[in-house]
Amino acid sequence: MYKDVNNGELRKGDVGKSITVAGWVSRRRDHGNLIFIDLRDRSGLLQVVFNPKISSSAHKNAQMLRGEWVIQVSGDVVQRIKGSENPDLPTGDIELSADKLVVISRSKTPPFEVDDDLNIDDLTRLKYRFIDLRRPKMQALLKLRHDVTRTIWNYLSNQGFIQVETPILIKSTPEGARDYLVPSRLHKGQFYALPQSPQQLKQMLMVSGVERYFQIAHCFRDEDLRADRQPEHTQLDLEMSFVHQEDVVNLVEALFSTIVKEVRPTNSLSEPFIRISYDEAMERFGTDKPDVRFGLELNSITDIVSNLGINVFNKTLESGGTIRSLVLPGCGYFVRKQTDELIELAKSNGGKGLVFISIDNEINSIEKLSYENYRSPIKKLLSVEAVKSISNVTNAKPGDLIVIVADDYKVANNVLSNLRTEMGKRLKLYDTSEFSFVWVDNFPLFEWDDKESAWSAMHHVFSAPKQEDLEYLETDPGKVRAELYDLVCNGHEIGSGSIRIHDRRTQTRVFNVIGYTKKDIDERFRHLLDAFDYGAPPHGGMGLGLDRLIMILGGEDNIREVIAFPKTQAASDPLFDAPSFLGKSQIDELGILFKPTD
RNA sequence: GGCCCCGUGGUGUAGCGGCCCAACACGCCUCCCUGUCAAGGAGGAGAUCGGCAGUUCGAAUCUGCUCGGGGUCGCCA
Repeated sequence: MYKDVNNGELRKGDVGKSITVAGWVSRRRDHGNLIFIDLRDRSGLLQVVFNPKISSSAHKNAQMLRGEWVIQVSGDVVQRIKGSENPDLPTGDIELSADKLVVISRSKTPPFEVDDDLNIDDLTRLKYRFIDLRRPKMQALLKLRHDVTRTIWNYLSNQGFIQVETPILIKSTPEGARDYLVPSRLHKGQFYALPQSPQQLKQMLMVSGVERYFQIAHCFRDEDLRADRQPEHTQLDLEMSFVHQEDVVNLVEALFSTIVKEVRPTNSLSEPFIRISYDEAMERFGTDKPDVRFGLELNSITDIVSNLGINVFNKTLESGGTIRSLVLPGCGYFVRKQTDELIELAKSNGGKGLVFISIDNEINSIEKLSYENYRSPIKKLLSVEAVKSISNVTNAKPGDLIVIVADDYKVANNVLSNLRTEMGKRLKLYDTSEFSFVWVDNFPLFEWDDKESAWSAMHHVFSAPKQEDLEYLETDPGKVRAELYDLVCNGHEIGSGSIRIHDRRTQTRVFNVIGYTKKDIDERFRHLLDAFDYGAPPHGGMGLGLDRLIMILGGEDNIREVIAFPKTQAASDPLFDAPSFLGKSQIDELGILFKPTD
């Protein structure tokens, strides 16, 4: 070993020891005859002092040291001179009095300093990711990620799960996201696909009798990126045989509680996890991934406003829409500019607009409301009684702003839930150190796709319909609920799972609803259906987004922060410069011909 | 594919029609300095303002296109 102790681990008790350490020069403070170096390794910083009285050659060599040089230093651990201790450093009571210095490797001046809280452009960070990752914060996130996966391995192993690796080169299936494709050399004109998830493979493993499977699996999707979406992400994939929904949910809940307690013992965790149905989530929060750390619940006020003779509302109702509202506490003072901003937000989420009622705080209760106490663009049409009843249903108080959306249920929910999330953040309505997990279940199996004019699977095609809804499969698909459950944390969907179909007949019926022909089914899913014919156990499981989980646990708001080598928004890698053009021979070998681009 | 924001020495920012062949901080280089820890002091180098085209007597500044980065809708679980 080049070092016999880690820098950050040295303490007062080590005084008197003669040691050798190694690491990167973090800072140098050259006082002429006395040179201080902050030596960094993964464990932390250690101050090294070069004193010509201790070693004139070491001191002489230390004069040329620069940032990020890799060095090896030997010397004695000594107590710092009284008054010069550094309480900000764990090693601040001691220092290394150097008597030997070896320069292992020099460094160019780095493009940016290795320091947290430095606001560097993402592109530069990614180009020099190997330096970026030296920052203590990034090291801590790498460690956090390791701790989470280790906890998963330990916990699931103890629960009888075994880890099985599944192939990365598999078959393309057209449903779901766009596949990343790999051309085959041996089968010209044919392609492999990278897995969007090991879904079908793990179901096969259940048929194989593995009973309890898990994998930290890489998943690939060739779709546009977002702050919480990378083309390549990691999921904790797990599957269990002979289980019902409760069994999977309970196991995953226990696992996630363990993870949080293990890696974030001081943060607050609400237990047991809240469980609500899809319908309730939509009704109360307008989304299937509610952040329940704060209130601001939505209300339908259709009944109250339906007979006020207000044109926008009536039109919406005639076309089957609904009137929903959200109360922003203490925002009754909002001026035109602020409400306009809310309208912009609504429009960017597909809404046509918003109606506001601002209640002033001249009164101490809604009961005392009179015509002077509220403002609204539709004030002429709103009687005191109407505002009172709206306030009562929505629980609005004096000083509040009532936001109303008239649209179809889906759009109204989308608009208000995004408004809710945004305002929850702005009004600081929640504790950022809290982890609030929610189970959402009772999802519909299908949703109607307007563009395709067809039913499509809400989650994926393998989720089992609820036993009691099987009879509606052909007659009223929209009514069929699935054995489907999502895990949500702080408003992020971090996992989703289901009890799967395990027989050919039901699976075929579901395929038929989505409009797959016999030929489609045969080409895409024969392997799975064939497997079901040879004794398939009932099974179910989940896929859980590891990157998102670690992002939340790490208090980050971008998934790139918790991935060692992430891609840019255009799915490129500035460090390796991928993707890249290929040489002619490589392409010829694959039998690929390029269309000229226009 | 749509919308929004950003691009100025190595890094982060200022400048937003002439005062700018561009300012500040950090970093970098040279010298001084024995208790600093964002060390200090003195001096110095370094950007034709992402690229192209245009408007103008004059462009970092205005316009168009383009490239790159970020956010978001669509898309995606």
